[in-house]
Amino acid sequence: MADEAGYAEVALTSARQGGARQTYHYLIPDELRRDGIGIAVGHLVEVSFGTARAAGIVVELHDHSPVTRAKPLLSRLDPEPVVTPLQLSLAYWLSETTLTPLGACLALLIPAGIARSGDKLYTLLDFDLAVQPSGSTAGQVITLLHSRGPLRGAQIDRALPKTAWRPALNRYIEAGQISREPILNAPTVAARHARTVALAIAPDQVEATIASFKRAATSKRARILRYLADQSEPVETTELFAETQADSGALKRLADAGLVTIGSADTWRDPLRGREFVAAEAPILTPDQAAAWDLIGPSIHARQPEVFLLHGVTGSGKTEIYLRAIAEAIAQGRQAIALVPEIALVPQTVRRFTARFPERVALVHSELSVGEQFDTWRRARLGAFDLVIGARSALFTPLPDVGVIILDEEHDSSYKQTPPIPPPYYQARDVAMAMGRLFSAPVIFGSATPDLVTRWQAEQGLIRYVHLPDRVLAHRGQVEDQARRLNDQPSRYIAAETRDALYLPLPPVTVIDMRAELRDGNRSIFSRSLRTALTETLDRGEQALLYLNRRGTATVVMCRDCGYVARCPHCDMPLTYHDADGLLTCHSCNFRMEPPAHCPDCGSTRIRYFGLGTAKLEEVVAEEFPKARIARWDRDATREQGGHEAILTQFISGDANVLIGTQMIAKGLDLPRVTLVGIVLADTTLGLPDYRAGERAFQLLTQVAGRAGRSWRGGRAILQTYQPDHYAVQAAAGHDYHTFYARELRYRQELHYPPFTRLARLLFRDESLEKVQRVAEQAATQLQAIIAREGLSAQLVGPAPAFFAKTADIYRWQLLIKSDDPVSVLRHFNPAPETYVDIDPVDIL
DNA sequence: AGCACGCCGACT
DNA sequence: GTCGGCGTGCTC
Repeated sequence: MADEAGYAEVALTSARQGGARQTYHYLIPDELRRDGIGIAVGHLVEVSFGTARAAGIVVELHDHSPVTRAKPLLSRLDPEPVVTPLQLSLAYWLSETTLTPLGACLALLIPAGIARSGDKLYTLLDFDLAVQPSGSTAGQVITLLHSRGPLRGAQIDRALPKTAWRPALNRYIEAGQISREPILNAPTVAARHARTVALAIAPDQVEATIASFKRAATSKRARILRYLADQSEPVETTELFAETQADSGALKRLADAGLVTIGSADTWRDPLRGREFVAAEAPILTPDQAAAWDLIGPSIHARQPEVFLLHGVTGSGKTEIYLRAIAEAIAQGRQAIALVPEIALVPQTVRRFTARFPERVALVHSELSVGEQFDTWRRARLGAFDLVIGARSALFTPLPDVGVIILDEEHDSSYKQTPPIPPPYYQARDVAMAMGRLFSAPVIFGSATPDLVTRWQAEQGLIRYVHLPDRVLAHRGQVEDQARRLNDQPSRYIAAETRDALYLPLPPVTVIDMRAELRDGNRSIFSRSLRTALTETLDRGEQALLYLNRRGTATVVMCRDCGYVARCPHCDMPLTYHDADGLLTCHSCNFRMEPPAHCPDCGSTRIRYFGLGTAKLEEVVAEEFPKARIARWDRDATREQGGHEAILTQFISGDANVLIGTQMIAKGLDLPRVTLVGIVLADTTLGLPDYRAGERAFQLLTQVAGRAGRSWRGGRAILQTYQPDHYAVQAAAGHDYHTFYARELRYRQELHYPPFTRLARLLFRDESLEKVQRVAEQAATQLQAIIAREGLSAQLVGPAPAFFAKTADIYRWQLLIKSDDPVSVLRHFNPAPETYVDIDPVDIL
C-alpha cells in the first residue's frame, strides 16, 4: 500500500539500551510490510543499534525520518502488539513525570522473559589456530571455541570470569580467523505446551479392544484406554500417567496401533493453582459502610475517574467496600486491580479476595517465576481475568478495560519504586490516578493512617474523603455462632451495636516511660506492666504479639574502656551480633566477622554487647515466661525456618502463643486470638534524620497497636519508649490520626516540606569519596545555572553526605531539590553515571 | 555494551 | 614525533 508509513520510531527495551534517552527511527523494509506481517505501534521488534542488536517497542509510525540514514528494522518478534495504546500513553506519562527513558518505562509493561537482550556470537573460522593454543587470554578463548563450538559473549564471560578477553580477540577478528556477529538472545520464557492424549476409537469399543490384547484386563494399556474412555476432552500425559500408573512405553504402543491420538495443548503456569477457595457471600453493610458505598458505588457505575480516600481504622470494614467495588466493576463488564503491600508475605489477604471472586483471579508480584509472570500476562491480554491482586507492579497488567483500581494501605512505602533497583522511580498512587484518568475509572485509596500528602489532597478537594470511623467486629449471627462453639459470652465484650453489626472499641494503649522503669531499678527489657500483662495473657490461654523493629541479638558491640564500636569496614555502620552463628553482621551489606576478643584500638578485653534485637528478645521471653511457646517472624527466622507461611501457620493454629517480630507483623495480619500487643521499644523508628520519620513511626505504631483485640475477647497494647512525650507516640497511643495530622502538617509547613513543596533527590555514588563529592558539587552548580536560566522557583539542599554515607564500599552523597515543579528543574539536567534521580522520594536517608 | 574520538604520558 | 592509556559520548 502506497500510503503506509515507511519509518518506525522505536524505544529500546533491552536491558542495556533501555537507558537510551531518545527513541530511534528505523526504515520498515518491504518484506515486513507484506500481507499478514505489517509493523504497528506496540509491536516488539528487533533492531540494529551501533554494533549491537537490541529489542524495542514501536511507539510511532512516520512517513519521513528525521535522520538521513535510518537503518532497516530487522524483524518483528511477536505477531501481536505487546502494549496497548492506553499502556503506551501511560508509558509516555511515566517517562515524563519520572524523567526516565521511555524504553525503560515500556519495559515495566512487558514480562521480564520477553524483553530480550543483545549479545555477540563468536565462531572459530581458522581451525589451525586451535592446534597450538597458547596460555594467553586469546588462546584460552580459542581453546574454548574449538571444544564447544560457537559461543555467545555471556557464555565466554561465564567460562573466563573477570578476564578482558574481548580486546584480546580483536586482531583475530580483523584477520578473519574468528567471526563476531551481533545476535539477540532468545526469550527466556515461552508458552508451555503439554502433550495430550485422546481416544481414537469410540468409547464403547474399548472393552472389545482390551479383550483382544494378549495380556488382558490389568495391563497398562487397558488402564489407559479405560481412563480415556471416561474423558470428554484430551488429557495431558502427565495427568494420564499419574492416574493410571502407566508409562510412555504403553502409550506409544497404543498410538502406534492407532488406538489413541497424541496432541499438544497450551498450558498455563498458575500461581494460584492447587489452592482451594471457599466461596463467601457478601455480608450486609453496616450503616457507615453503606454511607461510604453510596458515594463510591455510583462513581464506578458511571465510570467517573474520581479518586477516593477511604479512611478507616483497622477492622472498620474497608475490605468489604473494596469487594463491592470490584463486584460492581465486574458487573459493568470491566476489570479490577487491587494492590496490597507485602503480598508475598500475606496469603491471608489473597484468600479474602479470592473467597468472593473464586474464578478469573490473577496474582501478580515479583516473586512469581518468569514463566508464571509470562503466562499471567498472556492470559490477561486475552481477557481471562476479572481481578488482578498484586504488588505495585500489578498495575501494569494488560487488562482490556480497567473499571476500578484499589490501593489498600495506601500510605505503605512499598508503593514507591526506589533505588537501587532500576528506574522508573514511580509512586503507584500517582500511576493509579493517571490510569484512572486514562481508563475513566475510579481509584480507591484505603488506610487507617493515610499518607499525610493523600489526606491533604483530600482536604484540598483533589480527592474525595470517605470516613469509616468505627471498628466492626462482625455480624451478629457470625459472632454468636463462633462464641457458642468457644463457650464464650460475646456480649460481655461488645461496646455498641447497631442493627446487624457489632462494633468494637479500639484497644487501649498504655505508654510506659522506660526512663522511669530504670529510675525505679528495673533494668529488664520488660516494664512491670508488660511483664504482668504478658503473664496474665498466657495464663488465660490467649495470644500475644511482641514487636521490636530490630533483628539480631545485640545491636552495638562496644569497648567499655575506650568507647570503640565494632563497625562494618564497607559501610561504616555498627555491626549487629547474632547469637545463632556467633558472628557480627552488617545489616546493610551482609559483611560478617568474628567478634573481637580484644578491643582493636586499646587492647582491652572489656568488650560489651548492648542493644536489643528480636533474637535476644526471644531468648529473654523463653527464660522469663515458662508458659510462652514462641514463634519469631523476621527476615532471619524466615530464612532459617522455611518461609513466612510456616511461621504464621504455627501461630494461627495456636501451636505458638507469643509471636515476636519486626515490622512484618504490622502489615495486614488478622489475628483474632491476639489480646495483647507489646511494643518492646518504640524509639527505633523515631530517631532517623528524615522528614518523614515522625509520620512513619506514627503509622507503624498505630498499625502494630491495631493488631490487638480483633475479636470479642478485646485486647490492649503496651508501648514502651524512652520518649513518651513524642507527638507520634502520643497520637498513636490515642489512635488519634487527626491530632497527629494537624501537628505534622504544621511542622511540614514551617520547614517547607511536602505537601507544601515537592522534593527530588539526587543520590550520587562512587568508590572514591573525592570523586563523589566532586560530581555532587558539579551537579549543584549545573542545577543552579538551570534554575537561574529558566527562571524557576527551586531551592537546593546540599550537596552533603547521605545519612547512610557509605554502603558496600560505595560512598553516597545527595542533593535535594525543593520545588513545586522538580521535573522542570531536572528536565535539562544530565546526570552523571551512577546517579539516582528520585522524584518525590519516600525517604531521604 | 561497544566503538570512536580525544587529550595527556612513555617510548622509538 | 608516535603509540596507547581509558574518560566521555553516541548509537536511528
